[in-house]
Amino acid sequence: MVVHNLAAAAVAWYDANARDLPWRSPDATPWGVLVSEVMLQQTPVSRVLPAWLDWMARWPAPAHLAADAPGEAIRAWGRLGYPRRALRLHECAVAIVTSHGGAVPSDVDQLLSLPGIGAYTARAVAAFAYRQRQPVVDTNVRRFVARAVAGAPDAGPTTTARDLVAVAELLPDEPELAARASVAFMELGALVCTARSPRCTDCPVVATCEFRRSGAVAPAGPTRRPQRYAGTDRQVRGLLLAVLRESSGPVPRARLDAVWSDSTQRDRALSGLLADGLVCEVGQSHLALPS
DNA sequence: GAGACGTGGGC
DNA sequence: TGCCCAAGTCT
Repeated sequence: MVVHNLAAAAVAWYDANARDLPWRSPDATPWGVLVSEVMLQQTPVSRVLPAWLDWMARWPAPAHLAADAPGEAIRAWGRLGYPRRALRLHECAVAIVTSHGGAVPSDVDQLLSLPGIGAYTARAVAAFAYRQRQPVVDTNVRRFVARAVAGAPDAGPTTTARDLVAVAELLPDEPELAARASVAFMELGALVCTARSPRCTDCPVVATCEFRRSGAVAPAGPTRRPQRYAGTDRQVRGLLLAVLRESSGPVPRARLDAVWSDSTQRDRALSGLLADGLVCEVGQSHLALPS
């Protein structure tokens, strides 16, 4: 069956071409895998690498992070982006300690109940840390499967239940081999079957690729609406949080006022940060990261 | 289900 | 130079 060959070819290619990333090491713990997966949500490997090494050296197990202040997690997050992930990782550590005896759960449903862990990350942890047979569906896998199997130029905009079923059908029965196939599909999507300029000449499944067979060669157009940033609340939130991150203690409001002149937008951004728990009020006149 | 949510690098 | 993007999650 073509399906079987796809996984086998991907695994063989992976064994010869995969990047050597520390969270893929046999020494990596489930906690290390979980941290890497959260950091990698919408953030490139090159920027995650140093942050992950620092994070794991400081908080090698969930209990270490849970015992520290959430603000420290936000500070250590640095400029990875989407700092709510740092807060959720801290909440995750607390939940793991209080509800799971300090060990990252291996059950997908239990993983799904943790803050910041969704359909992708839960299955990624189950597959990569616990070597389970689970459909691990991220944007790379959806794109690879859309092209190689469905013959489409690109995947749809969001993950659906159908994607999970489709990917599950591609996985070998044996769990360890299935886990290897899962990471191989991701790596193939990240390095070869890329969004804009797929390197089909380097692809191990080019011979059976439906997109190729259909004669389509041109890379697909953008699948996402362009995301503006300059001038948005997101930029203002980022500027405000950067000030707090780089300060060791509470900061006077006046210093935050200086980063953005439009007070209406600045107040809205700050209110959002407070509502999200990323920032806390200290007295009437100071702000700080949560303690 | 559309939209919010950061950031820096590549073309 | 800007625009597009990179292993998603939550509301």
